[in-house]
Order: sequence, then C-alpha cells, then structure tokens
Amino acid sequence: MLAIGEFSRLTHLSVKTLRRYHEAGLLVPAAVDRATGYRSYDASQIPTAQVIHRLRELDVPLADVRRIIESTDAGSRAALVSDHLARLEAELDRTRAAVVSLRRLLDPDPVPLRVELRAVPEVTVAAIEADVDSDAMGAWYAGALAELEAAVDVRMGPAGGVYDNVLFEEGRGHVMLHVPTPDPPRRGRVHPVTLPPVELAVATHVGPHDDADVTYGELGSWVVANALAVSGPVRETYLVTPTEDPDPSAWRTEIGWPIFRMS
Amino acid sequence: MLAIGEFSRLTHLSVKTLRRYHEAGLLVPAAVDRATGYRSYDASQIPTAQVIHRLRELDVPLADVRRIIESTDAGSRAALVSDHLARLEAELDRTRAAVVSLRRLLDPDPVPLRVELRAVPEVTVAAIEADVDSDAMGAWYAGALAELEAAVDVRMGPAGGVYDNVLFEEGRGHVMLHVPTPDPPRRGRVHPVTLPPVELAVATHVGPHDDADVTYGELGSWVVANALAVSGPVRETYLVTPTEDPDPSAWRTEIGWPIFRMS
DNA sequence: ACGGGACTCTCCCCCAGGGGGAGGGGGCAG
DNA sequence: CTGCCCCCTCCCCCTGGGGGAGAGTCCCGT
Repeated sequence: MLAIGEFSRLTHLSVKTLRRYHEAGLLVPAAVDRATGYRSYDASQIPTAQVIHRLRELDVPLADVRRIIESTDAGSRAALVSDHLARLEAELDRTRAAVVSLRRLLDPDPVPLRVELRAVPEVTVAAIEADVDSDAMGAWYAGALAELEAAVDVRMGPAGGVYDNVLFEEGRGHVMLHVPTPDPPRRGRVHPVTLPPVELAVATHVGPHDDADVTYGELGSWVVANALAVSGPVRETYLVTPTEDPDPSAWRTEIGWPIFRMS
Repeated sequence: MLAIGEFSRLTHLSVKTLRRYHEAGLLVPAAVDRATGYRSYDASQIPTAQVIHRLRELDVPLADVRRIIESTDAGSRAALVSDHLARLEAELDRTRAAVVSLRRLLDPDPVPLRVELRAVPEVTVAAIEADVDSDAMGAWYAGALAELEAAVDVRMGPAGGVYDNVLFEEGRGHVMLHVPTPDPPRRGRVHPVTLPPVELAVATHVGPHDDADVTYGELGSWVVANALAVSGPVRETYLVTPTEDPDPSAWRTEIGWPIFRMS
C-alpha cells in the first residue's frame, strides 16, 4: 500500500490533484484510515491513474472521465473514448477555421463587402423549427436539411434559414430551416410556415460558416452607416451548400438582415 | 453609435463578455455616459471585436489578446500572432502524443515491462544543472544537450539525466544533464559533477518522452511488488535520442530509480 | 520513551473566463 | 403616466486546479 506522496511520485499527479480526484469519486484510494483520514493507494491503481492523466491531457471533463473509468465493458469504454476523440477532431476543425478567419481579418487590404437592399414578398415554405444551442447548430442543421429534402418533392429555390437574434447573444434561440415548395407538406417535423414580407439588407458570405460573423459585422456596419436599423430575426439563404460542393471555401450563403428606415 | 445590445448582435459576443472586455481594457467603448454608465460602441470597433473573438476561440489569454490588439505595428502584431499559432502547434503535438499513449494504455494486452537491478559505481561527468519548470523541460533539454556536446570532446557513453522527484510532484525542480567524459571541462554552464554510487531498478522506455510516465508507473509497481523502496532522484540514460534518430518511436531511454531494500 | 522532521489532513482563498440572476435606474411609445 | 425593454452594478456559481495555514501523524534515531 502506498501513501499519497509515493503514489504522486509514481503517477506524476500532484497530491492536490489526487485528493481532488478522490473527492470527485474518480480515483478512490484503496483504503482510507477512519481515524486519521490518511489515504492509501494500491499499486494496481497506477494504470487507472495514468488513463485519467491522459484523458485530462485531452481536456476530457472529470465527469466524463469518471464514466470512462467506471465502464467495465471494454466496448462501451472504447465508444466513450472515441466520442471524445471525435470531439477533439471537431474542435481542431474549428481551430483551423479560426486561424484562417484570423488571417483574413488581419489582412491589410480586405475584400470590400457588397450589400444589396431587397424587398422580399410573403412566401409559404416547408419548414422545420426548433430551439437550439448554438454549439449544436451544425448537427441540427444537417439533420433538418436532410429531413426537409426527403419531405419535399419540388424545390422552387434554395433552402433558407431564419435565426432569432438571441441565439447569437445568449447561445440559444429559435431557429427555422425552410425550403420553398408549392403546397408544403406536413410530415414529421416538417410543416408549412408563412414568412412575412420584409425588406432585407443582403450580403453574400463565401466560405465555411465559422466566420460568418465577420460578414454579419460588415453588414452591421453598413446598416449603421446608412442610417438604417435592424429589426427581427436574420434570414439566410443557402446558395451553395455542402450537398452541392464538399469544399467549404466554395460555400455561398446570403445573409439578410431585416431593416427599417430610421426616418 | 451603438448600444451594447446592438453591438452584441453585430459581433456575436454576449453582453456579459463585452462588459468583461471593457473591464479588462480589451475593448473600451467609444463613449461611456458619465451619468448612467451606459456604454456606446462605434461601428468601427466591430473588426477589433471580431479579431478578439477569433483570438479567444484560439484560447489566447486575455492579457495576450490585449497586447496583440494594442500593437499598432503590423509586423509585431503578426509576430505575436504567430507566436500563439506556434504554441497551438506544440499543444497539438502533445495532444497527438496523449492520444497515442491513451491507446497504448487501453490496449487489452500490454507489453510486459522488463526491469533490471543494476549497481552503478561513482562516476565523474560533465554536467549542466538548473531549476526548471516541467513545461519548460523540452527547451531546456535541447539547449543543455547542445552545449554539452559542444563542450565535450570524448564521450565515454550515452548522455544521462538526474531528475529531482519534486519536479514531478510540483512541476518544478532541480535537473541535471550529463555526459561521461574523462577530465570533465568547466566552460559556460558545463562543469564537473561526481555522481554518487547507487543501486538502480532500470527499465527501458521506448518512444517519445510524453508517455514516459507510463514506464515510471510500471517501474514503480515493480519496485513496490518486490518489497523495495525508492530513494533519491531518478536517473535517465539516453540510448537513442533525437540527434541519432528523428523518429520519436525509435527513441530509447533507460529510466533508473534508486532503491534500497526494505529489510 | 521521546524528540524532531517529514508527511498528511482539512479548510480557505486565489486564478481564468465566463454564465445566471437579483435589484435598481433610464428611455421611449402608447 | 405607465409599461416594457434596455442597461447598470454586484454577487455567487462553474471547472480544474494551485498556495498556504494550522493541526494532527508517522516513523526513525537516540
């Protein structure tokens, strides 16, 4: 049996950290002296400690580490681990996108943005709606688009989306994905929605959605500079989507902000 | 001029976060109403906000973000940014190493460790010593090894290291890198050191140093199982180093733990 | 049997980088 | 004038630790 200090030396985990893992139920000492509170570890706990160490290096939250450690079944453990590796992959993608976007932002001569005013009439579409966390948007978008495409026979134009502003302010909000079609069906999550007419300031965003906020910002500057004001949820139109071109740099999204004139 | 809520919508930064950035001096509103405390932002601050957003996505600390934002010179700004990108690269390397090591740890049939007891006589070597943070170890090791190799003409064996145990417990400790040579010189940081004789439990670690702690743990288990105890700093011997083979999976390090018999 | 030093215990405060919510003032339209 | 929405500050919460105080324990040597 090993005292906490020896166990610390053997695992390269600090004494503080070992105590915290005990408290969290992650790595419970093989024995705790009732009288003194002294923790005793068994040498057989060293491999577990090292798995925890590796998972923490990968920024796996302690709660998830516990799930992995406690899963006795090798299969479910492997599944949990590969879940997290997939999460790391996704994070890496986001990091790459942020680097690309940062370079563009620091580019000394930026591409000027073209903004167009457009009056959009009332239209009835097939839509799917939900309240979504912004970090779950990617998955929701893919699923909803697939369901819409399966439910709609005749498409009369590109798909679009309507995004509540609180989504961007608070990370969660009402979103709607829609496809224009005659006589929209009502099947599964798909149902008809009538979009009200609006006047939009429209700019086209080229590239992956990760840096759409840059176009949002430029659009916002333009709106402010032209003495207009924003009212209501953002409308997006997907001109080129992953379905049509797998290369993210080819994607084209129209971003339309409902405006009214500040008289 | 924009109220904080509008600015939030335009930049996709939450109101809370904007206030925090104001407090941190990162993004100071163009005007603050003396009487009410209301913050007003100018549309020209949107690009700055987006650069900050990107840098935070890359986990750049707020203090460093401030340095980047405040550097008016485009050259020094680019240098600061690429510093952080290099840091991200290094972190990515560590993540990759952790993934590899994790897979090995979860491997159902692990490679058994061979441990050898070895009596090491007193020896006088050319050495460089320092107190080092464990996250600065890599850089320190490379620099010290280069200086040692330049200072020593005749090498009588592979280089070695002596590592204080507190380095692993507290993340900082005394370390020594040494090369056996006749008549050790005294030049720059290099000076002669006489290493006392010890009895070592020795195991060979194959692969990059990132998962050396796994071998440490196995060695520790063996030492405990054989009713021995550890005393004194760890000794390492570098049999195959990056100098000899650039492939990390070919590196070989002997890890030796000074022991004494618990009679 | 008794020091003394090394070890361990709990408890509290600190950090970054935010989020949640309370409680109170400001501004504008109906 | 009265809602209602916006904004303010202030405080506590989260994760995953680190630092240090003050007190109790263990064990070795004498």
